[in-house]
Amino acid sequence: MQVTRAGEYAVIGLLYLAKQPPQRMVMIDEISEAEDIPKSFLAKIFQSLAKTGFVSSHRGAGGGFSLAKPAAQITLLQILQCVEGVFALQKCVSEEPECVVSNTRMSTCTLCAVFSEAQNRVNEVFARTTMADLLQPKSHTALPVKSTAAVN
Amino acid sequence: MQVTRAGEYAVIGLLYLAKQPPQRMVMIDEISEAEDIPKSFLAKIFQSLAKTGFVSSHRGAGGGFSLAKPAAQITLLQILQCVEGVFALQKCVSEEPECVVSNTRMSTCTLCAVFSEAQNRVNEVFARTTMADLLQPKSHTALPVKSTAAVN
DNA sequence: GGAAACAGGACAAACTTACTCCGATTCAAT
DNA sequence: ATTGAATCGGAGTAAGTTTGTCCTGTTTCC
Repeated sequence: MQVTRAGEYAVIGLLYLAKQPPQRMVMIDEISEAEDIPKSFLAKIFQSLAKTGFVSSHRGAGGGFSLAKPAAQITLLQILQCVEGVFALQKCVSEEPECVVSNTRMSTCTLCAVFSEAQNRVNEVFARTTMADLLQPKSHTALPVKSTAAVN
Repeated sequence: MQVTRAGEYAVIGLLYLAKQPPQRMVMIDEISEAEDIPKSFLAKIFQSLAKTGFVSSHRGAGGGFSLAKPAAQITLLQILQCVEGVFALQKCVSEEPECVVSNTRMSTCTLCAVFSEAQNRVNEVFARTTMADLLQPKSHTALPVKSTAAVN
């Protein structure tokens, strides 16, 4: 899969929570309006986030959501995996039983190795980026790894 | 976007051509049967490949396709960009005018930087992998990180 | 009890993927 | 010049995914 709206909204929503005073309850309505995200869709996304334990939810009057763990302990990769499912560049990388390339075309499976490596690179970037990192306005997460020049 | 069937088929089709004696004309039908790829779909994909100049096509009896440049000069990135379009992990990375994250939500655009970095990592892997590399049965492209293979 | 808020499932529109189909075009052989 | 082989290229389509909406709960606070 790729990064879809759902994943993007999840990150934005969590960042909004992270910016609040600790333990403050925030309603879906508030996030939805502040960040201009469709309310019902965001609600659905937050259900997943709550189930996985990134946020805690409270019903009833005065209820809402709050971060369930420190922003520095939530990575981009975790969020995307939670919201989007297995998150693979290509089916081959994730689905074992019915991979077209590897099963019916063993000869070309060097291709799978390349996809797999590319996938690892992406995961690496997303795994080392936390919500806390994203809150820093100007910092670049690009520094910690000696970045080879951008290819384009 | 992600790597779709079309991109996969394009690579497999080009690899098939690369394995033939130089300058031999190969019909879509042959590739389609040998690699078990739907004929009409493959034909469409090869139209793109021909237009971009990876293969040369010849109509009429005795026609078909052949590689238009050495396998070592065709990278995975070029093929995927040719067949799948701009190939971005996320819309934000490719579409300037209507990026939701960056335009309407400037505050969270650190997120764009992360997507962009992840995108660069993927491109890096795909740009240094050529058709010639994929023809090697057991070699791993994972090792020679520093040696940037002939980019163009 | 009643209002406020999330929970969760059904549903739908829009978009993308993964194709197929068919007529047009081109070329070689007869 | 005709025929048959082969690509060209645009239209169409079925299935799946994304991006939502809606409605009926259920929980909680006052």
